[in-house]
Amino acid sequence: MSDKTSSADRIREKKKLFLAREQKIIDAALELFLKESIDRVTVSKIAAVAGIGKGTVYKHFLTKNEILARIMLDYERNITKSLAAGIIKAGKGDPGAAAKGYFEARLARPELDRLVQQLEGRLADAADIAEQIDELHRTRRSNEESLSELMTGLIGEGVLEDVPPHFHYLACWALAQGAVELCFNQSWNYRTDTKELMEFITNIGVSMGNRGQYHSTSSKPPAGKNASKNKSKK
Amino acid sequence: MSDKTSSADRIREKKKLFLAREQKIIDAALELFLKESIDRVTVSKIAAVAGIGKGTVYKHFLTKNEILARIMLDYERNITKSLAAGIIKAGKGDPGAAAKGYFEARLARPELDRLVQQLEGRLADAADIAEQIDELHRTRRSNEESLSELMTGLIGEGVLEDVPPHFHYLACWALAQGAVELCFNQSWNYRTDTKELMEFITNIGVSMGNRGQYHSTSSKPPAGKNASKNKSKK
Amino acid sequence: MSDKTSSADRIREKKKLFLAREQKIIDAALELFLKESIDRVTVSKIAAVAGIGKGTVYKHFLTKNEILARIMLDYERNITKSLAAGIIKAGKGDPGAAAKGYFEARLARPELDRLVQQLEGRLADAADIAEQIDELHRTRRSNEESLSELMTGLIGEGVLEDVPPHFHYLACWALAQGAVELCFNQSWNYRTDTKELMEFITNIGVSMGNRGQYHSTSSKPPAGKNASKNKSKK
Amino acid sequence: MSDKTSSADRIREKKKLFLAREQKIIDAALELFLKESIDRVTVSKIAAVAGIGKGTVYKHFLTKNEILARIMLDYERNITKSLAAGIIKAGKGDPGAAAKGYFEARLARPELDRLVQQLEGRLADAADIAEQIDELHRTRRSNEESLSELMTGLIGEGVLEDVPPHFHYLACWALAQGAVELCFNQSWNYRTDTKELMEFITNIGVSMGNRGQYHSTSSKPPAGKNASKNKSKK
DNA sequence: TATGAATGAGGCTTCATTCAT
DNA sequence: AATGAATGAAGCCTCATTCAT
Repeated sequence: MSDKTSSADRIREKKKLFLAREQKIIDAALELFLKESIDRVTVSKIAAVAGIGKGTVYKHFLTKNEILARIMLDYERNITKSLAAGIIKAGKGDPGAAAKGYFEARLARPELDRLVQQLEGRLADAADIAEQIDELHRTRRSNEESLSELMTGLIGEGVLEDVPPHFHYLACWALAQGAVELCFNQSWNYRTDTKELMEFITNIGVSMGNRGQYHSTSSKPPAGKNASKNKSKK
Repeated sequence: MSDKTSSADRIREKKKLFLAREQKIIDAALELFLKESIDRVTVSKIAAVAGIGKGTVYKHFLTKNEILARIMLDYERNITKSLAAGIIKAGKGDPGAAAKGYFEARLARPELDRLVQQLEGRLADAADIAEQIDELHRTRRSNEESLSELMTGLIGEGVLEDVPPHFHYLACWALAQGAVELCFNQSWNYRTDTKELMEFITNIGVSMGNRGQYHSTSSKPPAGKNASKNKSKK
Repeated sequence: MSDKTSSADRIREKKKLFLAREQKIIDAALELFLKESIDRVTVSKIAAVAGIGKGTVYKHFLTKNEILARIMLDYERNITKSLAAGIIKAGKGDPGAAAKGYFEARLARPELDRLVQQLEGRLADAADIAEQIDELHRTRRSNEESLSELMTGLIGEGVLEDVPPHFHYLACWALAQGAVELCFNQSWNYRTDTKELMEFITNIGVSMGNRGQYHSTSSKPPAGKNASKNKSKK
Repeated sequence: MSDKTSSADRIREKKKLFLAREQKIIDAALELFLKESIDRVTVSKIAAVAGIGKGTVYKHFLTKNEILARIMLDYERNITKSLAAGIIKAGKGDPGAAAKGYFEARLARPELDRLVQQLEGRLADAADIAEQIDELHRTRRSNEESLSELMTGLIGEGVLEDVPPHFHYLACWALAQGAVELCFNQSWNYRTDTKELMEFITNIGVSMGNRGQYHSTSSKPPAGKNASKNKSKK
């Protein structure tokens, strides 16, 4: 019996090691992607950084593109999680929570977000990984229904403007997308107040499409915020 | 004398032809870039579409990257023009004109805008064309001063929130950036109401950062809107 | 004692299992070779089809080429057996029996024969398995003496033309070789009468080099045929 | 005018050089193929032997396989020519001329014939060059009609056995195929009388399928031979 | 001056073989 | 003894750039 157990243990151990190495590849790829231009990252370099042989990479990924696809999917799933949490929160009376959660997730590691943006642009029509790209889209679209519902509710409550519900979250997506790009664009990023700028933009994202609301700069608006807003209107 | 004249004419003629061919190269490159994946566009193809020899391309551009840089610069200069017109208009009492002009210019040919975005991402650290990239940044920054002034003015008038002036135009830039991406992202573009969506976003862009203003969907805001704006200004 | 017995039994058992597995590898390799292009058959695939680990394959064969060599040798030994039977028959008064047996053996599974032909072409100068290739040649040559004798006899009887005896069996070998290729060559195999064609060719093989004999199409020559043969011999 | 002429001349010159280089590649490939095992011939080596850069090869051939296909097609066209000549001759009263011409063409450079055989085996299902392979088959089949006609005629005259006409030329093809293999097979080619053997086989090829004819070793059968043949028919 | 053939560095991928468990 | 993850040599192919005509 101990034999059997140890054998099963060994197998489990091996699998764990295998997965660990997979993660090592991903990490190495990420490290390289974030350090240098995407198309200067080669499989050889990834393997070297991961500390393994080039051939080993292909035990984990069928093609180079699959590594990239994996990075994208991992990232998107993570975003989805944050968004889901935000949607739940929004359902509990904090209408901006969805957008806020979404923005914060995407701006948490903007360099990673941007990388994924760029990867998506390049891999849009890669024949291999067509399936993974599809999953990416499915992952995104799976959020749409709940977002639509949420937006519809907020429109009904008069919080949001009465436009097709997807206008709201797509505008939000767009702003997040651009905000990330803003962080790294050489034309602008000589500034040092990026953090505040991102908060400003997040707030725009949170309140964009709202009916007759004040915009606010503070990232954590006090409960009394709406009241004070209304007051300031007078 | 007639000889001299015709010689000068010939030279002028030649220059014209030379420039025309240069444009042909740019056009060919653009045509290809918009048709297929960026990294499947080769110098050979560009020359073929332009109807000239590959070697000739190198009489006009030192490297392939210079062609791309040129496309970017041409585009940015065009944007700058629209923005300048908007700024002037804004100075004449239409505070949203700058943002509006900017958005409309970038969304006029979103596919081209996106192409330039992608090129910029790829060429960010190309050793050759460092100079051109620098010029791109200079072109953009040259707008900053006037934008800053404009924003400062609008902040002073209470139209815009009192945050560092560049927050306003950078947020605007970001939204435009994302809006363009939105047009082409396979996750969302199965929809058919892109035009309306872009108008919605443009309006957000126009009014984002405004103090206590209503957002509006209509691209041509009704009189009532402006009235309310004016009120809040008081 | 029972211990010893069972131990010996166990060893014998193991050996049997070992040999069975070896055959499994061969079978798997054959299956794959006959299914797809030779150079798309990898050791991994062979192991997978054989239902064992890749490493195990190397407990049975030192190199991949050894597997192929084994296939060739097994096949050649089988041919040799049929030929030997034919030679014996020929010695008992049926002069065509040797050729007939040979052709029938090779055309029994032409796809296998062709595979071996192709393998031989590829492995002709493989450094490893030089020994096995040599054995293949030895196996073939071991038939030569008896064939030579047989042919010499038939020449003496006036059945065959008076040329060096090996001319006869080598011509036979050549025709068989080509007949097999004929079965699979895409230029010709759109036809449906392969079986009849092979019989025709077999008959040519059987009677080729005969002195003044009729050729016949029927695979089982009528009694009358032999009569006429005997007559012409006179 | 002289300008135009010289320009056209230069272009023609260039084309000639280009084609010459193409032939150089083919020759280099052939040289290598005949020297070492097929799959040890790499594009790099071919380029090196041809004295050009690796990239240049790809200006002439889209893929490595295209080089091989070209070798095959060139060869097959050559065979076809010889066969055509033989068929014409056969029409003029020399019934064996077609087979004879065919055999002689294929056995003229048996090493090349064998190479083509092997290439064909390997490239049978190469996705690229599917077109070329098809042409190969078409080239072969284009001979079939005239061969069929010829055979039908000879059958009518009672020269050949009354079997489907294609039996005759396919048997011939098979024998040639095998004869070539015979020349190089390490099991047999330790002999020194290859030339005589090939003549013997050629004669078999020429007379195979004949009705009641003597086979003969001499390539130019004496007049008396036919007389004896006729006798044996009785 | 325009051309396009030539170049070769460098990318991705495959697979026979090894070896630690 | 059986396994299969790891390895890296080696192959094919692309394409920006050069340069002789």
